[in-house]
Amino acid sequence: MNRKVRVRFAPSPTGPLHIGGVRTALYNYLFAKKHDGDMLLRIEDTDSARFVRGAEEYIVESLNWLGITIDEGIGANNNEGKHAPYRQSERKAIYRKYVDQLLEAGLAYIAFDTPGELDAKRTEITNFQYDASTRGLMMNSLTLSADEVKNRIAKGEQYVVRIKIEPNEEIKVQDLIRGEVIINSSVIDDKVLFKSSDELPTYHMANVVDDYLMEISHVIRGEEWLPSAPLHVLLYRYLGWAEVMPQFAHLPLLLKPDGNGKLSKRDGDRLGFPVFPLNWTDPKTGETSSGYREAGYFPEAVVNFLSLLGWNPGTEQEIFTMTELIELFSLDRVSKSGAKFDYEKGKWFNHKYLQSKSIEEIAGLFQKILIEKDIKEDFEKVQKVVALVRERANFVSELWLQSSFFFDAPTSYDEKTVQKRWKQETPQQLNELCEVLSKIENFSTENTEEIVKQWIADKEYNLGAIMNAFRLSVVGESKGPHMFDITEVIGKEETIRRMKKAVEVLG
RNA sequence: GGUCCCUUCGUCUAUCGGUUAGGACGCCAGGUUUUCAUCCUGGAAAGAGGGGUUCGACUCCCCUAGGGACUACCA
Repeated sequence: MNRKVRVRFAPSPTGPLHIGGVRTALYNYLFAKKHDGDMLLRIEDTDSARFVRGAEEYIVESLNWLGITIDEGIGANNNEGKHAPYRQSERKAIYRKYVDQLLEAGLAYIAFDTPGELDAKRTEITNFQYDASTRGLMMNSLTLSADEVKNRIAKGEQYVVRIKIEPNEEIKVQDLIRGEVIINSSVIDDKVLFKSSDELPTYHMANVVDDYLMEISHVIRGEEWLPSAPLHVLLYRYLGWAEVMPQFAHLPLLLKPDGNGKLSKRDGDRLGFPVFPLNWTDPKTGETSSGYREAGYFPEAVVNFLSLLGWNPGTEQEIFTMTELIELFSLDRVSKSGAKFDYEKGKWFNHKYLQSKSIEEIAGLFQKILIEKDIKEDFEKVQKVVALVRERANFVSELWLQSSFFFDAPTSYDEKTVQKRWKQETPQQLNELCEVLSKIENFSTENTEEIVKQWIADKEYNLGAIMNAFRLSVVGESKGPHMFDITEVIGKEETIRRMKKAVEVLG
């Protein structure tokens, strides 16, 4: 069967999109584009209690920032599509029909047991599971008379619909990444498919119905879904859709960098790096969690980094554009084991992208930071500075640390450097150097360097001694690019001014 | 506890029975440099353990161990 490739990213709007979710979205996107297919975004908001305001907008904005474009559904250009609506809460009526279909076929049943009663059962019986072995003991349409069931519903009693799973059957799930996974149906419980309290299905039901109706060809999702995949297979079968069941691919999990376990929302703050694409402020607590965008990452770097966490093309190439990723991506090169999140490597990716972009682009970004610091310099100078210091930075935001002395004269001098480089004869030598510099007409890097070096040679001064003191007087410490590149940028007047100041302060 | 998934340097990974087990991040050393950084070169660093199968296993099978996920009227 040659089906059009259609995949979906189906997050639940319960908070900010987590970086693991971003990777799932990315892999879905790469797979879809690789096969000229469609990428849908569906919002799974069937849990009214956990709904978080603004989460949906956050998801759309995140994907947008990363360049993961949506062809159909929420966040798509027309925000519509032939399978609308794409918010599950708006699809209530649709699910009811299929729930009834299962009920009529005897493949599901109505259960009245309250959460409290179920809890009691769970403490009473160890390893209690609502299934073929226990459903006869519970309050449901299998144990109650038809009249009684009708009566209870008529009285407004709350109920759920549960799938009726036949025990002792080997359920096979074909997974594109893991191969065949077999689970005995006896270990699956009679999962709740629908709750009368809000007239909404649970994830399992809504997911299967929507994937069917939206003609999804491949379900690419996190490994946490693997245990419930057999249930979904059964659901496709019960609904009569086994023939068009999508193919499954369960992605390895993103793990904590230290210790063990799945990377979680809290790890970000604990370890000091973002686990979210964008900053997020919790609407209830007002707490803000940092995002990659605000931390100064380029979206291309995040995409590149994430793409390699659980997948690789089999070559030694590490830097990829989105187009290259689409070209190379394939599910059978996705690894099976979880990947620990290595923040250091993430920084390296950003460093690479910082070096590969145009000076103009970086300077534009840096100038915004300068303006925030109330430093107004012409673009020409900002570009020169960026060209000189960007290779030492991982982020645009680090540029300031590497270049502040281009804009502000030192107000203090690094003590260790002073001890090491400021000698008895230094003031005199710097004064002489000021004289030399003041006579230079063309203050370019090359010309200044040539003249100064000649002067040092003529006077038989020690090159290192002069240069280090020179640097200390102009920069304030022992760091920075080539000395004459600095002087060219800040200019003759400023250079001399700083030297005189240093002689005055350090004596 | 039960079910399922996973297991190559510290980390991400290559290897699809025969390799000096390769690359990258990080780390260390050396070099470049008037400084710091960058950069360049080099180095240390891995097949969880035990059984099989095979002329030959990192690679295939089994067991053990370890890790992870799931086990809600959450997704």
